Amino acid sequence: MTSEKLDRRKKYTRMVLKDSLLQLLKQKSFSQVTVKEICERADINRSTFYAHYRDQFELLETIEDEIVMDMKQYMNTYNLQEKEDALKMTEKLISYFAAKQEELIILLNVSDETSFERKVREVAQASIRSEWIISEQTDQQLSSYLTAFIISGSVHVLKMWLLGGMEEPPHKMAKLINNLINHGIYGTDWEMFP
Amino acid sequence: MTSEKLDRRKKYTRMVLKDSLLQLLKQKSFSQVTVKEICERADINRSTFYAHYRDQFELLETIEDEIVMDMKQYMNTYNLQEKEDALKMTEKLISYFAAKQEELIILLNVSDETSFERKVREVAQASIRSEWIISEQTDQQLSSYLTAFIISGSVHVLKMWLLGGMEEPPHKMAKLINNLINHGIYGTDWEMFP
DNA sequence: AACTGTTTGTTGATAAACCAACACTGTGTT
DNA sequence: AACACAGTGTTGGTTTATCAACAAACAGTT
Repeated sequence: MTSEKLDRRKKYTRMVLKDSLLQLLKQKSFSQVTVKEICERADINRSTFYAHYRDQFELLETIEDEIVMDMKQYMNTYNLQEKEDALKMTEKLISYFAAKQEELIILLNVSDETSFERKVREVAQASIRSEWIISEQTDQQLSSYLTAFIISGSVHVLKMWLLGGMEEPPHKMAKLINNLINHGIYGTDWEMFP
Repeated sequence: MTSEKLDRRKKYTRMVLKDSLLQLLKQKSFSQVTVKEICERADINRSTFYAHYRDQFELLETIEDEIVMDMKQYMNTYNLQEKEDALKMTEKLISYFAAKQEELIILLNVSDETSFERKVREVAQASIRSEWIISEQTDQQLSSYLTAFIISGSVHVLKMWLLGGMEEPPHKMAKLINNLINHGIYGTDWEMFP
């Protein structure tokens, strides 16, 4: 049996365990899901579960890894076959996500945001909404994406900075974030950040 | 393991083989369906098929038997639990059929009607339609059922008579069929048929 | 602390499915 | 008639899943 050809039974077992976990995650958070439940829903013996996975964390990780590997392979294949610019590539990738919507929604909802992080995000969002004057002609949904982009980007950059020990001084970080917000990558004068 | 508790793998194998056969029967006649195809669609090894069934005929027969057994059990259970008259029982049975519509349509379509039989039916149907004056108030669909009932009944009775060696003389058969059409079972004077 | 119920993780014997291979049959083509 | 191809039915060794059972851990209740 070649390494590419997985035994049908294994293939089936893994598929139904994965699907069952995803279905359960629609109804409850990951921390509430038990191995017993997954197996009942999959109609698979518990000892079989343990033959494949150490625990439900490993099953989840496997599912996530599949997505990541799909993405990698997808991007690699795409790069090699067609010489398109970055915009088209982004479109294709988004289409791929769209195709995987049901699964991704579930997976992206698993890792719970810290309640503090959510608060930060909410405060920032309220502040932006109250202070920015948005053109009446700007599409509502688009402005929602815009603010989400800015806030998520900022929060994440701040998180990295905090977790990295705050090596850069605050004013430097402020400059960086502000420029990215206003001008994006190409509009930022990187000479400002030697 | 009690006789009631079927091994999960067996249960699964039989289910997917059954489903696969039914799906294939949606697309082609039974005579065109191969064991190889059923197994490919079910993603089950061919030797496994043969471990369960002698051939595709036995698989089909098994599916039909399940329906029949369901019907029997259904009717038995119903009879024991509630003392309703025949009309309500018929209603319940029809509801059961309705619930099994997808499967029954496929199964009832399997045994191909002979082309001759179809011709007979079509000729009779045309004749009835052209000669009978149906009240304008009669529901269209109901009159279709009526003619189908009469024709199917007649054709089947004739078939039995022919296959049985035509023991009864033609005029006797004509009388029987005619009376059944016009008066049904209770309206027929059975003294006419000693 | 003791108790109860549920879930976990593991075990070994058994059952079922898989896999590749083989010889044979039937069909269509040359 | 010979050939090629697809499908059939079978085989034996291997792999995987099942099953019931067990001891331990965990969570909630008293």
